[in-house]
Amino acid sequence: MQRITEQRRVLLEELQATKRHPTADELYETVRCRLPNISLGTVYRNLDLLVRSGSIRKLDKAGGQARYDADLSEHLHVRCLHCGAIADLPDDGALKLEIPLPVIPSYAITRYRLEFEGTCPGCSAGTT
Amino acid sequence: MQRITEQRRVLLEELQATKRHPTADELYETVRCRLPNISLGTVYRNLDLLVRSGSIRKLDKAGGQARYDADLSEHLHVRCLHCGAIADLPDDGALKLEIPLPVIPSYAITRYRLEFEGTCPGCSAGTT
DNA sequence: AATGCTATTAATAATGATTATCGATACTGA
DNA sequence: TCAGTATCGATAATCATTATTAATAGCATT
Repeated sequence: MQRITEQRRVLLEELQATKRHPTADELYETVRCRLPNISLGTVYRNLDLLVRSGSIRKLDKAGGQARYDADLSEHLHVRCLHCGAIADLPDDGALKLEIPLPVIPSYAITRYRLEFEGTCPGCSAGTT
Repeated sequence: MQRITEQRRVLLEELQATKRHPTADELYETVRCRLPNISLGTVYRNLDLLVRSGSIRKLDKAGGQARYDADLSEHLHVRCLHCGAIADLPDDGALKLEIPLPVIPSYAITRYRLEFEGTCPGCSAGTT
């Protein structure tokens, strides 16, 4: 039985309250304002539970920290190659991508991962 | 000045000789047949050099081991969600995906990552 | 052939994000 | 109330990868 603990609820609230896509330890810092005694392990454990119950999405990345998103609507992301920040792509018509799943004999292809990469406004300002 | 050491040459040869997409430690095991004294650090270091010189491609994945590919032609991959193995998608016409890079004011989007996921023949056989 | 210079090596320690462990605590339902 | 279990905070362990380091090897110049 999955209880709705204070930690879990606050974590979800804080993630839902932001349009950024925070990492586990960014969330840890945020949540500590409301729950000063929460531990980082608890953050990771609850994020994982929330991902598995389908309440949030995990945007992971090799060699870096995973980021989390409470926006469950279909949308794509851009990741900044310099600072790692993730932004939502506006879903304004133009980007209605229809990617057909390839069919290969005896290989069950079930889904795909698509993510854009580039340089965010903040980082290109710094590079001037 | 970048030397062509025995280790670097053998590593590249072995990677070019396979159609699988081995991890660093799989390559380590393979290369050890020819160079028994090579160390895993050397494998990682040289793979990184080869990636940066554009001789091979790195197919990384959050929470797992990266895999490497010496096939530089444009092609897509499927990753098995169970065993982590990567296969090439046959580039037979049907899958000529044209993914336009989205345009967002002040965000320089330069490329995308696209990878398919599913269950490979070996793993779906085991699941029967 | 000897010298100096730098790239590379093998071995090993360190890193960093995440996960596991564990004893204590807090719910929950009979 | 009490047993059973989910969760907690604290901390140790994991695992892939990267950094460090002392030793070696290869090239260029004498």
